[in-house]
Amino acid sequence: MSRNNAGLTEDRIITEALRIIDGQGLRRLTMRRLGDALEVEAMAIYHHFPLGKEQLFDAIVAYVSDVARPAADEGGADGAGGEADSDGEEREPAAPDPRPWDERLRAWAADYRRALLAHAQALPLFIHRRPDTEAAMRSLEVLYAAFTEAGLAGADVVRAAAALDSYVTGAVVREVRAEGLPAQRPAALDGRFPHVTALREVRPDPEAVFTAGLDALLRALTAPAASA
Amino acid sequence: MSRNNAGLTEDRIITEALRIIDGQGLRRLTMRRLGDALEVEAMAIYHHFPLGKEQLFDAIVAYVSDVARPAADEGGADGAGGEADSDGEEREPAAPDPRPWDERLRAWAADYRRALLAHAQALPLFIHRRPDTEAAMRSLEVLYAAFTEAGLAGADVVRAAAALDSYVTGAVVREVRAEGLPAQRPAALDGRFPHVTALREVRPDPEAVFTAGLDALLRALTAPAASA
DNA sequence: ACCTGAACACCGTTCAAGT
DNA sequence: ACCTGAACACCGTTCAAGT
Repeated sequence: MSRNNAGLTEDRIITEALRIIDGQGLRRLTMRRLGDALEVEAMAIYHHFPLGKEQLFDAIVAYVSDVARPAADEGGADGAGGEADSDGEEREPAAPDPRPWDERLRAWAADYRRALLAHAQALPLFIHRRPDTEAAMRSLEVLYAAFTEAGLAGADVVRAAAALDSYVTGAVVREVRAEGLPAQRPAALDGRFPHVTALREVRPDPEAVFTAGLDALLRALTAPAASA
Repeated sequence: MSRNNAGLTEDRIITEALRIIDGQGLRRLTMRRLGDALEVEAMAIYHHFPLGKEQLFDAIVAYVSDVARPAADEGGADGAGGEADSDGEEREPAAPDPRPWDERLRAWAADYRRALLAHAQALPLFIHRRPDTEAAMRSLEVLYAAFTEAGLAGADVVRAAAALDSYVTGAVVREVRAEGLPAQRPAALDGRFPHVTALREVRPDPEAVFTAGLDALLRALTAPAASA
Protein backbone atom coordinates (compact mmCIF):
# COMPACT_ATOMS: atom_id res chain seq x y z
CA MET A 1 0.00 0.00 0.00
CA SER A 2 2.97 2.35 0.32
CA ARG A 3 3.55 2.28 -3.40
CA ASN A 4 1.75 5.42 -4.44
CA ASN A 5 0.97 8.62 -2.57
CA ALA A 6 4.09 8.78 -0.45
CA GLY A 7 2.87 11.98 1.16
CA LEU A 8 5.15 14.29 -0.72
CA THR A 9 4.47 18.00 -0.27
CA GLU A 10 6.35 21.05 -1.44
CA ASP A 11 7.18 21.87 2.16
CA ARG A 12 8.59 18.44 2.88
CA ILE A 13 10.69 18.55 -0.27
CA ILE A 14 12.05 22.02 0.51
CA THR A 15 12.83 21.15 4.12
CA GLU A 16 14.64 17.99 3.14
CA ALA A 17 16.54 19.79 0.40
CA LEU A 18 17.70 22.37 2.93
CA ARG A 19 18.81 19.60 5.26
CA ILE A 20 21.00 18.18 2.50
CA ILE A 21 22.33 21.62 1.56
CA ASP A 22 23.13 22.51 5.17
CA GLY A 23 24.71 19.16 5.90
CA GLN A 24 26.55 18.31 2.69
CA GLY A 25 26.66 21.47 0.63
CA LEU A 26 24.76 22.85 -2.32
CA ARG A 27 26.57 20.83 -4.93
CA ARG A 28 25.59 17.57 -3.30
CA LEU A 29 21.91 18.33 -3.58
CA THR A 30 20.86 16.16 -6.50
CA MET A 31 17.40 15.08 -7.46
CA ARG A 32 18.36 11.46 -6.92
CA ARG A 33 19.81 12.09 -3.46
CA LEU A 34 16.83 14.22 -2.53
CA GLY A 35 14.54 11.43 -3.68
CA ASP A 36 16.44 8.96 -1.52
CA ALA A 37 16.17 11.22 1.53
CA LEU A 38 12.42 11.49 0.94
CA GLU A 39 12.21 7.71 0.38
CA VAL A 40 10.79 8.26 -3.02
CA GLU A 41 11.94 7.89 -6.60
CA ALA A 42 13.75 11.04 -7.77
CA MET A 43 11.25 11.57 -10.54
CA ALA A 44 8.41 11.95 -8.08
CA ILE A 45 9.74 15.39 -7.19
CA TYR A 46 8.92 16.59 -10.69
CA HIS A 47 5.28 16.16 -9.94
CA HIS A 48 5.50 18.93 -7.32
CA PHE A 49 8.11 21.01 -9.14
CA PRO A 50 7.34 20.45 -12.83
CA LEU A 51 10.02 22.92 -13.90
CA GLY A 52 12.69 20.88 -12.16
CA LYS A 53 15.63 21.88 -10.08
CA GLU A 54 15.52 25.55 -10.99
CA GLN A 55 12.01 25.83 -9.62
CA LEU A 56 13.06 23.98 -6.48
CA PHE A 57 15.89 26.48 -6.00
CA ASP A 58 13.43 29.36 -6.35
CA ALA A 59 11.23 27.78 -3.69
CA ILE A 60 14.19 27.33 -1.34
CA VAL A 61 15.10 31.00 -1.67
CA ALA A 62 11.53 32.04 -0.98
CA TYR A 63 11.37 29.69 2.00
CA VAL A 64 14.56 30.93 3.64
CA SER A 65 13.71 34.56 2.88
CA ASP A 66 10.45 34.23 4.77
CA VAL A 67 12.11 35.28 8.00
CA ALA A 68 8.89 35.55 9.96
CA ARG A 69 8.04 31.90 9.33
CA PRO A 70 7.35 29.92 12.55
CA ALA A 71 10.71 28.14 12.09
CA ALA A 72 9.59 25.01 13.93
CA ASP A 73 10.90 21.72 12.55
CA GLU A 74 14.25 22.90 11.20
CA GLY A 75 16.70 20.11 11.89
CA GLY A 76 14.81 18.81 14.89
CA ALA A 77 12.08 16.19 14.59
CA ASP A 78 10.66 15.35 11.19
CA GLY A 79 7.97 17.52 9.68
CA ALA A 80 5.14 15.03 10.01
CA GLY A 81 2.55 17.28 11.61
CA GLY A 82 3.07 20.68 10.11
CA GLU A 83 0.65 21.35 7.29
CA ALA A 84 1.35 24.98 6.51
CA ASP A 85 -1.99 25.99 5.04
CA SER A 86 -1.82 29.74 5.45
CA ASP A 87 -4.04 31.05 2.68
CA GLY A 88 -6.93 33.36 3.24
CA GLU A 89 -5.96 34.09 6.79
CA GLU A 90 -3.93 37.29 6.73
CA ARG A 91 -5.98 39.86 4.90
CA GLU A 92 -6.03 42.45 7.68
CA PRO A 93 -3.52 45.32 7.45
CA ALA A 94 -1.07 43.69 9.90
CA ALA A 95 -1.04 44.95 13.48
CA PRO A 96 1.40 47.89 13.67
CA ASP A 97 4.67 47.13 15.41
CA PRO A 98 4.69 49.25 18.60
CA ARG A 99 8.49 49.54 18.77
CA PRO A 100 10.27 52.72 17.68
CA TRP A 101 11.51 52.77 14.09
CA ASP A 102 15.19 52.22 14.88
CA GLU A 103 14.45 49.16 16.96
CA ARG A 104 12.33 47.76 14.16
CA LEU A 105 15.14 48.29 11.68
CA ARG A 106 17.66 46.64 13.98
CA ALA A 107 15.32 43.72 14.54
CA TRP A 108 14.76 43.35 10.80
CA ALA A 109 18.51 43.35 10.17
CA ALA A 110 19.17 40.81 12.93
CA ASP A 111 16.38 38.51 11.73
CA TYR A 112 17.46 38.68 8.12
CA ARG A 113 21.10 38.03 9.00
CA ARG A 114 20.15 35.10 11.21
CA ALA A 115 17.96 33.56 8.50
CA LEU A 116 20.73 33.79 5.91
CA LEU A 117 23.45 32.52 8.24
CA ALA A 118 21.26 29.56 9.22
CA HIS A 119 21.50 28.35 5.61
CA ALA A 120 24.84 29.75 4.56
CA GLN A 121 25.42 26.91 2.11
CA ALA A 122 22.34 28.01 0.19
CA LEU A 123 23.59 31.59 -0.22
CA PRO A 124 24.77 31.23 -3.83
CA LEU A 125 21.13 30.67 -4.76
CA PHE A 126 20.26 34.13 -3.49
CA ILE A 127 22.43 36.05 -5.91
CA HIS A 128 20.38 35.72 -9.05
CA ARG A 129 17.03 35.04 -7.42
CA ARG A 130 14.73 37.43 -5.60
CA PRO A 131 11.63 35.95 -4.03
CA ASP A 132 8.46 37.37 -5.50
CA THR A 133 6.43 36.63 -2.40
CA GLU A 134 4.21 38.39 0.09
CA ALA A 135 6.88 37.87 2.72
CA ALA A 136 9.35 39.84 0.61
CA MET A 137 6.78 42.59 0.20
CA ARG A 138 6.22 42.60 3.95
CA SER A 139 9.94 43.08 4.49
CA LEU A 140 10.05 46.03 2.14
CA GLU A 141 7.03 47.58 3.82
CA VAL A 142 8.74 47.30 7.21
CA LEU A 143 11.81 49.12 5.89
CA TYR A 144 9.89 51.82 4.05
CA ALA A 145 7.59 52.47 7.00
CA ALA A 146 10.47 52.71 9.47
CA PHE A 147 12.56 55.04 7.35
CA THR A 148 9.53 57.22 6.67
CA GLU A 149 8.89 57.43 10.41
CA ALA A 150 12.55 58.40 10.79
CA GLY A 151 11.88 61.51 8.77
CA LEU A 152 12.87 60.47 5.26
CA ALA A 153 10.67 60.78 2.21
CA GLY A 154 10.53 59.78 -1.44
CA ALA A 155 13.77 58.64 -3.02
CA ASP A 156 15.59 58.94 0.30
CA VAL A 157 13.43 56.16 1.71
CA VAL A 158 14.14 53.89 -1.24
CA ARG A 159 17.86 54.66 -1.09
CA ALA A 160 18.04 54.04 2.66
CA ALA A 161 16.25 50.71 2.35
CA ALA A 162 18.60 49.70 -0.46
CA ALA A 163 21.66 50.65 1.60
CA LEU A 164 20.47 48.71 4.63
CA ASP A 165 19.63 45.65 2.55
CA SER A 166 23.02 45.88 0.84
CA TYR A 167 24.85 46.09 4.13
CA VAL A 168 23.13 43.11 5.74
CA THR A 169 23.49 40.92 2.66
CA GLY A 170 27.14 41.83 2.25
CA ALA A 171 27.87 41.36 5.93
CA VAL A 172 26.54 37.82 5.78
CA VAL A 173 28.60 37.06 2.68
CA ARG A 174 31.62 38.47 4.49
CA GLU A 175 31.07 36.33 7.56
CA VAL A 176 30.62 33.24 5.44
CA ARG A 177 33.67 33.96 3.30
CA ALA A 178 35.84 34.38 6.39
CA GLU A 179 35.25 30.77 7.42
CA GLY A 180 37.75 28.11 6.54
CA LEU A 181 40.64 30.38 5.62
CA PRO A 182 43.86 30.18 7.64
CA ALA A 183 43.68 33.67 9.16
CA GLN A 184 46.33 35.69 7.35
CA ARG A 185 49.29 34.02 5.78
CA PRO A 186 52.24 35.48 7.66
CA ALA A 187 54.36 34.57 4.64
CA ALA A 188 52.92 37.37 2.52
CA LEU A 189 53.03 39.94 5.28
CA ASP A 190 56.20 41.78 4.39
CA GLY A 191 57.01 45.47 4.41
CA ARG A 192 54.55 46.30 1.68
CA PHE A 193 51.59 45.86 4.00
CA PRO A 194 52.45 47.72 7.19
CA HIS A 195 48.87 48.41 8.31
CA VAL A 196 47.72 44.86 7.72
CA THR A 197 50.75 43.64 9.64
CA ALA A 198 50.11 46.01 12.52
CA LEU A 199 46.47 44.98 12.81
CA ARG A 200 47.17 41.30 12.30
CA GLU A 201 46.12 40.30 15.82
CA VAL A 202 42.97 42.40 15.90
CA ARG A 203 40.07 39.99 15.43
CA PRO A 204 36.92 41.63 16.71
CA ASP A 205 33.85 39.49 17.38
CA PRO A 206 31.84 39.05 14.14
CA GLU A 207 28.57 39.94 15.83
CA ALA A 208 30.12 43.14 17.22
CA VAL A 209 31.46 44.02 13.78
CA PHE A 210 28.03 43.55 12.29
CA THR A 211 26.35 45.69 14.94
CA ALA A 212 28.96 48.45 14.75
CA GLY A 213 28.57 48.77 10.99
CA LEU A 214 24.80 48.64 11.27
CA ASP A 215 24.74 51.38 13.90
CA ALA A 216 27.00 53.60 11.83
CA LEU A 217 24.91 53.08 8.70
CA LEU A 218 21.57 53.72 10.41
CA ARG A 219 22.94 56.85 12.06
CA ALA A 220 24.13 58.22 8.75
CA LEU A 221 21.02 57.27 6.79
CA THR A 222 18.67 58.97 9.21
CA ALA A 223 20.78 62.00 10.06
CA PRO A 224 18.98 65.28 9.28
CA ALA A 225 21.48 66.28 6.58
CA ALA A 226 21.24 62.96 4.73
CA SER A 227 19.40 64.24 1.65
CA ALA A 228 22.21 64.24 -0.90
CA MET B 1 52.38 19.30 -35.64
CA SER B 2 49.52 20.96 -33.82
CA ARG B 3 48.73 17.80 -31.97
CA ASN B 4 50.57 18.47 -28.73
CA ASN B 5 51.43 21.70 -26.96
CA ALA B 6 48.37 23.65 -27.90
CA GLY B 7 49.65 26.68 -26.00
CA LEU B 8 47.39 26.31 -23.03
CA THR B 9 48.13 28.60 -20.10
CA GLU B 10 46.31 29.22 -16.85
CA ASP B 11 45.53 32.73 -18.03
CA ARG B 12 44.08 31.59 -21.33
CA ILE B 13 41.93 29.01 -19.57
CA ILE B 14 40.65 31.50 -17.00
CA THR B 15 39.90 34.16 -19.61
CA GLU B 16 38.02 31.70 -21.79
CA ALA B 17 36.12 30.33 -18.79
CA LEU B 18 35.04 33.86 -17.91
CA ARG B 19 33.90 34.43 -21.47
CA ILE B 20 31.66 31.39 -21.22
CA ILE B 21 30.37 32.39 -17.79
CA ASP B 22 29.63 35.95 -18.90
CA GLY B 23 28.00 34.86 -22.12
CA GLN B 24 26.11 31.72 -21.17
CA GLY B 25 26.01 31.59 -17.38
CA LEU B 26 27.91 29.77 -14.70
CA ARG B 27 26.01 26.52 -15.04
CA ARG B 28 26.95 26.20 -18.68
CA LEU B 29 30.66 26.30 -17.93
CA THR B 30 31.64 22.65 -18.28
CA MET B 31 35.07 21.20 -18.73
CA ARG B 32 34.05 19.81 -22.10
CA ARG B 33 32.64 23.09 -23.33
CA LEU B 34 35.66 24.96 -22.03
CA GLY B 35 37.91 22.50 -23.84
CA ASP B 36 35.97 23.08 -27.06
CA ALA B 37 36.34 26.84 -26.71
CA LEU B 38 40.08 26.42 -26.22
CA GLU B 39 40.21 23.99 -29.16
CA VAL B 40 41.60 21.32 -26.94
CA GLU B 41 40.39 18.10 -25.38
CA ALA B 42 38.65 18.79 -22.06
CA MET B 43 41.11 16.63 -20.19
CA ALA B 44 43.99 18.86 -21.17
CA ILE B 45 42.72 21.43 -18.68
CA TYR B 46 43.55 19.06 -15.85
CA HIS B 47 47.19 19.40 -16.66
CA HIS B 48 47.04 23.07 -15.64
CA PHE B 49 44.45 22.66 -12.90
CA PRO B 50 45.17 19.21 -11.46
CA LEU B 51 42.53 19.63 -8.75
CA GLY B 52 39.85 20.10 -11.37
CA LYS B 53 36.94 22.45 -11.58
CA GLU B 54 37.09 23.59 -7.97
CA GLN B 55 40.64 24.83 -8.47
CA LEU B 56 39.59 26.57 -11.67
CA PHE B 57 36.81 28.32 -9.77
CA ASP B 58 39.33 29.49 -7.15
CA ALA B 59 41.52 30.89 -9.90
CA ILE B 60 38.58 32.72 -11.48
CA VAL B 61 37.73 34.38 -8.17
CA ALA B 62 41.34 35.43 -7.67
CA TYR B 63 41.48 36.76 -11.23
CA VAL B 64 38.32 38.85 -10.99
CA SER B 65 39.25 40.08 -7.51
CA ASP B 66 42.51 41.48 -8.83
CA VAL B 67 40.91 44.79 -9.57
CA ALA B 68 44.17 46.55 -10.39
CA ARG B 69 44.96 44.08 -13.18
CA PRO B 70 45.65 45.80 -16.55
CA ALA B 71 42.26 44.58 -17.78
CA ALA B 72 43.37 44.43 -21.39
CA ASP B 73 42.06 41.56 -23.50
CA GLU B 74 38.68 41.12 -21.80
CA GLY B 75 36.24 40.35 -24.58
CA GLY B 76 38.25 42.19 -27.19
CA ALA B 77 40.95 40.54 -29.27
CA ASP B 78 42.32 37.19 -28.23
CA GLY B 79 45.09 36.97 -25.66
CA ALA B 80 47.84 35.88 -28.02
CA GLY B 81 50.52 38.35 -26.99
CA GLY B 82 50.03 38.87 -23.29
CA GLU B 83 52.36 36.67 -21.30
CA ALA B 84 51.73 37.96 -17.79
CA ASP B 85 55.02 37.05 -16.15
CA SER B 86 55.00 39.48 -13.24
CA ASP B 87 57.07 37.76 -10.57
CA GLY B 88 60.03 39.37 -8.91
CA GLU B 89 59.16 42.80 -10.14
CA GLU B 90 57.12 44.48 -7.42
CA ARG B 91 59.15 44.20 -4.24
CA GLU B 92 59.26 47.91 -3.46
CA PRO B 93 56.78 49.23 -0.88
CA ALA B 94 54.33 50.51 -3.53
CA ALA B 95 54.36 54.23 -4.30
CA PRO B 96 51.95 55.95 -1.91
CA ASP B 97 48.68 57.13 -3.43
CA PRO B 98 48.74 60.94 -3.25
CA ARG B 99 44.97 61.31 -3.05
CA PRO B 100 43.23 62.08 0.26
CA TRP B 101 41.93 59.07 2.17
CA ASP B 102 38.26 59.52 1.34
CA GLU B 103 38.97 59.72 -2.36
CA ARG B 104 41.03 56.53 -2.13
CA LEU B 105 38.18 54.76 -0.37
CA ARG B 106 35.66 55.91 -2.93
CA ALA B 107 37.95 54.83 -5.75
CA TRP B 108 38.45 51.42 -4.14
CA ALA B 109 34.71 50.97 -3.77
CA ALA B 110 34.03 52.03 -7.35
CA ASP B 111 36.75 49.74 -8.74
CA TYR B 112 35.62 46.75 -6.70
CA ARG B 113 31.99 47.26 -7.66
CA ARG B 114 32.91 47.59 -11.32
CA ALA B 115 35.03 44.44 -11.26
CA LEU B 116 32.23 42.41 -9.69
CA LEU B 117 29.52 43.80 -11.95
CA ALA B 118 31.67 43.04 -15.01
CA HIS B 119 31.36 39.33 -14.16
CA ALA B 120 28.04 39.24 -12.38
CA GLN B 121 27.39 35.67 -13.51
CA ALA B 122 30.46 34.54 -11.61
CA LEU B 123 29.27 36.08 -8.35
CA PRO B 124 28.04 32.84 -6.74
CA LEU B 125 31.66 31.67 -6.79
CA PHE B 126 32.61 34.55 -4.49
CA ILE B 127 30.44 33.52 -1.58
CA HIS B 128 32.46 30.61 -0.26
CA ARG B 129 35.82 31.60 -1.73
CA ARG B 130 38.18 34.34 -0.63
CA PRO B 131 41.27 34.85 -2.75
CA ASP B 132 44.46 34.28 -0.81
CA THR B 133 46.50 36.50 -3.09
CA GLU B 134 48.77 39.49 -2.91
CA ALA B 135 46.13 41.51 -4.70
CA ALA B 136 43.69 40.80 -1.89
CA MET B 137 46.30 41.82 0.65
CA ARG B 138 46.90 45.02 -1.31
CA SER B 139 43.19 45.81 -1.15
CA LEU B 140 43.12 45.33 2.60
CA GLU B 141 46.19 47.51 3.00
CA VAL B 142 44.50 50.29 1.05
CA LEU B 143 41.46 50.17 3.32
CA TYR B 144 43.42 49.96 6.56
CA ALA B 145 45.78 52.78 5.56
CA ALA B 146 42.94 55.07 4.51
CA PHE B 147 40.85 54.51 7.63
CA THR B 148 43.92 55.00 9.81
CA GLU B 149 44.60 58.27 8.04
CA ALA B 150 40.97 59.19 8.70
CA GLY B 151 41.70 59.06 12.40
CA LEU B 152 40.63 55.56 13.36
CA ALA B 153 42.81 53.05 15.17
CA GLY B 154 42.88 49.41 16.21
CA ALA B 155 39.60 47.53 16.09
CA ASP B 156 37.83 50.57 14.66
CA VAL B 157 39.93 50.28 11.52
CA VAL B 158 39.14 46.60 11.11
CA ARG B 159 35.46 47.21 11.73
CA ALA B 160 35.31 50.10 9.27
CA ALA B 161 37.01 48.07 6.56
CA ALA B 162 34.61 45.20 7.19
CA ALA B 163 31.62 47.51 6.97
CA LEU B 164 32.79 49.06 3.71
CA ASP B 165 33.53 45.68 2.16
CA SER B 166 30.13 44.40 3.29
CA TYR B 167 28.35 47.36 1.79
CA VAL B 168 30.02 47.15 -1.61
CA THR B 169 29.58 43.40 -1.88
CA GLY B 170 25.96 43.59 -0.84
CA ALA B 171 25.25 46.50 -3.15
CA VAL B 172 26.51 44.50 -6.12
CA VAL B 173 24.41 41.51 -5.13
CA ARG B 174 21.43 43.83 -4.82
CA GLU B 175 21.98 45.33 -8.27
CA VAL B 176 22.34 41.90 -9.81
CA ARG B 177 19.28 40.52 -8.04
CA ALA B 178 17.16 43.40 -9.26
CA GLU B 179 17.67 42.40 -12.90
CA GLY B 180 15.11 40.32 -14.66
CA LEU B 181 12.28 40.79 -12.21
CA PRO B 182 9.07 42.50 -13.41
CA ALA B 183 9.36 45.62 -11.23
CA GLN B 184 6.70 45.18 -8.57
CA ARG B 185 3.71 42.98 -9.09
CA PRO B 186 0.80 45.38 -8.83
CA ALA B 187 -1.34 42.35 -7.96
CA ALA B 188 0.14 42.01 -4.48
CA LEU B 189 0.08 45.72 -3.78
CA ASP B 190 -3.04 45.97 -1.68
CA GLY B 191 -3.80 47.94 1.48
CA ARG B 192 -1.35 45.98 3.58
CA PHE B 193 1.64 47.67 1.95
CA PRO B 194 0.83 51.38 1.90
CA HIS B 195 4.43 52.62 1.87
CA VAL B 196 5.51 50.25 -0.87
CA THR B 197 2.49 51.32 -2.88
CA ALA B 198 3.20 55.01 -2.35
CA LEU B 199 6.81 54.65 -3.43
CA ARG B 200 6.05 52.32 -6.32
CA GLU B 201 7.09 54.80 -8.98
CA VAL B 202 10.31 55.90 -7.28
CA ARG B 203 13.14 54.17 -9.13
CA PRO B 204 16.35 56.04 -8.44
CA ASP B 205 19.37 55.44 -10.63
CA PRO B 206 21.34 52.40 -9.35
CA GLU B 207 24.62 54.26 -9.50
CA ALA B 208 23.17 57.12 -7.47
CA VAL B 209 21.79 54.66 -4.93
CA PHE B 210 25.20 53.09 -4.58
CA THR B 211 26.96 56.42 -4.15
CA ALA B 212 24.41 57.76 -1.67
CA GLY B 213 24.76 54.71 0.56
CA LEU B 214 28.52 54.79 0.25
CA ASP B 215 28.68 58.45 1.22
CA ALA B 216 26.45 57.88 4.23
CA LEU B 217 28.47 54.91 5.40
CA LEU B 218 31.84 56.63 5.01
CA ARG B 219 30.56 59.69 6.84
CA ALA B 220 29.36 57.61 9.77
CA LEU B 221 32.43 55.36 9.93
CA THR B 222 34.86 58.27 10.07
CA ALA B 223 32.83 60.62 12.26
CA PRO B 224 34.73 61.61 15.43
CA ALA B 225 32.27 59.85 17.75
CA ALA B 226 32.38 56.57 15.85
CA SER B 227 34.19 54.54 18.50
CA ALA B 228 31.33 52.50 19.91
C1' DA C 1 -3.49 12.51 -9.15
C1' DC C 2 0.66 10.65 -7.79
C1' DC C 3 4.50 7.84 -8.30
C1' DT C 4 7.69 4.31 -10.84
C1' DG C 5 11.31 2.60 -14.10
C1' DA C 6 13.84 2.71 -18.06
C1' DA C 7 16.10 5.59 -21.16
C1' DC C 8 18.80 9.72 -23.15
C1' DA C 9 22.05 13.14 -23.38
C1' DC C 10 24.90 14.91 -20.73
C1' DC C 11 28.47 15.72 -16.58
C1' DG C 12 33.50 15.58 -13.78
C1' DT C 13 37.28 12.86 -13.32
C1' DT C 14 40.72 8.72 -13.72
C1' DC C 15 43.92 6.37 -16.19
C1' DA C 16 46.72 4.47 -19.70
C1' DA C 17 48.60 5.92 -23.76
C1' DG C 18 50.65 8.76 -27.21
C1' DT C 19 54.43 12.36 -28.76
C1' DA D 1 55.85 18.06 -20.28
C1' DC D 2 51.69 18.29 -22.52
C1' DC D 3 47.82 16.48 -24.66
C1' DT D 4 44.51 12.53 -26.29
C1' DG D 5 40.83 8.94 -26.05
C1' DA D 6 38.27 5.64 -23.83
C1' DA D 7 36.04 4.56 -19.73
C1' DC D 8 33.39 5.03 -15.14
C1' DA D 9 30.19 6.67 -12.06
C1' DC D 10 27.41 9.90 -11.89
C1' DC D 11 23.91 13.93 -13.34
C1' DG D 12 18.93 16.35 -14.85
C1' DT D 13 15.08 15.42 -17.38
C1' DT D 14 11.55 13.01 -20.66
C1' DC D 15 8.28 9.75 -21.35
C1' DA D 16 5.40 5.83 -21.15
C1' DA D 17 3.50 3.15 -17.76
C1' DG D 18 1.46 1.71 -13.52
C1' DT D 19 -2.25 2.28 -9.59
